[in-house]
This record gives sequence, C-alpha cells and structure tokens, in this order.
Amino acid sequence: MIELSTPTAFNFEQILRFLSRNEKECLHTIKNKEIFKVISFEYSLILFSISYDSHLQISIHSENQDQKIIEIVKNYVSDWFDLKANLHLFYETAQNDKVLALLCQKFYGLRMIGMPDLFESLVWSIIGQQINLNFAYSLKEKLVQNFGQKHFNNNEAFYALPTPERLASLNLEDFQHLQFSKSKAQYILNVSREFAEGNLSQETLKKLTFEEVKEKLVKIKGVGNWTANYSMMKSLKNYDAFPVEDVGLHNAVKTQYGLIAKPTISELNQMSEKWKGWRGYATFYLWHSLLG
DNA sequence: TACCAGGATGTTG
DNA sequence: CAACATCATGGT
Repeated sequence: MIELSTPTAFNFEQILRFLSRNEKECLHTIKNKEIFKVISFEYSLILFSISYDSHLQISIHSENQDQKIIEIVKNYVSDWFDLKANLHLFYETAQNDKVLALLCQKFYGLRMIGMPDLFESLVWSIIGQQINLNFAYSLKEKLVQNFGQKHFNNNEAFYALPTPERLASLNLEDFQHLQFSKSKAQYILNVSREFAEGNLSQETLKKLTFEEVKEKLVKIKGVGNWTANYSMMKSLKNYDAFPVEDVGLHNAVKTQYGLIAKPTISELNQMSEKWKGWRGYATFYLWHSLLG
C-alpha cells in the first residue's frame, strides 16, 4: 500500500461523484469507493486502485512493483487529481463572482479531474464534438473495447485507451462501423498520426507558451478552439484555458446565473473576465454543477 | 417531427 | 468577415 498525502483543500467524495458521472465510462472503474485504473508504460500495463482514508491509498495490482512503477503511478494520481494546484488562489479569484463563490463553497476541495495523457483528452474531446454525452460515451466504449489495451485481473477486464499507433493503423471504415461520422473518424486519425509520427508530444509542448501550444493544436484538422482549450485545461494544467463554445458550460451558466436564455459567446467572454487566471477551473466547477 | 447534443470545417454572400 | 450547410446518430 502506497500513501499519498493530500493538500488542505481536498475532497475525495467530489472526485468520486465526478468520476461516477456516466455508467458507460470504460477507462476507470469504481467499486466500493475504490477507483481502478489501467495505464500503459513502456509497452506494459499497470493496474492500480485508489481509495481514501485521511490519505490517498494506492494499491498496485500488477506484478511489477518496482520503485520506478510506484513513482509513475504516484505522479499519475497527483496529475489526475491535480494535487499540486493552490486552490485557495482560485477561491480568492472566485470572490469576484457571487455565483462562482457559492459553487466553490458547495464543492470545496474539488480539484480539476484531469487527463494526464494529452492523447486521451484530444481523442475524447473529438469524440464529444457536436453529440450528446451519452452517445459520446458509447462511442468511446466501442473504440476502447475494439482497439484498446486489455488487462485481466482475477478474470475481470480493465481497459486502457488504444495507443496512437493502433488508431493510426486503422482506416475510416473501421471507425464508421462503430458509428463514428466520417469527419470524426478523420479527425481522430489526424491526431493519432501526429502522435504516432512523433510530431506532437506532451514533452515538446511543455516548453511552449500558452498561445504557441494552442496554435500548434489548432493546426491539426479537427481540433478547433474548444478542443484545444479542453485539452489544455484537462491535460496541460492551463487553469485559464477557456472552452467558451462548450454547450455544457452554456447550460450550467444559464442555470446557475438564472438567465432566461443561454449566454452568447461574447457574453460568456465578458463575464469570464472575473475568473481571469482560473477560467478553466471556473468552467470545471460549472460543469460539476450539472451533476445536480 | 423538428431540434438539440461538451464543434469543426468548408462554402457563400 | 459573418452566416450557413454539413456531418451521423440518439434522445426528447
């Protein structure tokens, strides 16, 4: 058992709530408040689980439990649950906005549940373009079950996302059989090739500025402003990345602020000035409010 | 039945 | 440069 200490503002129940938001989620499993997840590392798969009892408690269920593997898993969890962010700075900013301040009070300790893997956030956000979330989850499930990496533990299957190389080896028809639209399939192929051919990696993006990263992402056909910002907030810890076109955000703002109609893009850009520096976090809290 | 879903792109006016 | 059509399918 590995222990990982948590920062002051930390709420595991909210993490569970967020991670349980859809039953079709196939890239992690939750049993008895314990979260199971498979990640791939150097061509092998690592299955681990996380529970909480005054500390985060991590168990690795794969055979290899080298110190190196332990570090990989600890870093993954730290990234996934955003343990390093100073939430108090966000809460301070939120005081400029009564509605957001109330959400911060309600969800105190909720950290942005990220996607440590940039490829995953890009694929997932492309899947989610223009379709309802339920359908998006079932598309992801088909993609993962057909082409993903499977890890068995006590006769139970756990899945990891298909590798960029695997997806890049497919053709349009493979996706269309799974009910992907032709354009969605092409977009995912484009991203997969970028990664498989080494033109794009999390490492290289680290050295670039916010605008340079966005520019590089948007250059990929199929990645627009929404997708780029989504990935930047979920995978690259750009807490100010703002997916202003997001329909879920529009709905949340309409409800939370008691508007008659959904806000326009320019209205949202205007009101988000109050969240400056933390617009991604504000978006995440507003999304969380949709869970009811 | 028409319209909307955690958009992006290409074309038109 | 803004407005529109298109994509594919599921839900309401």
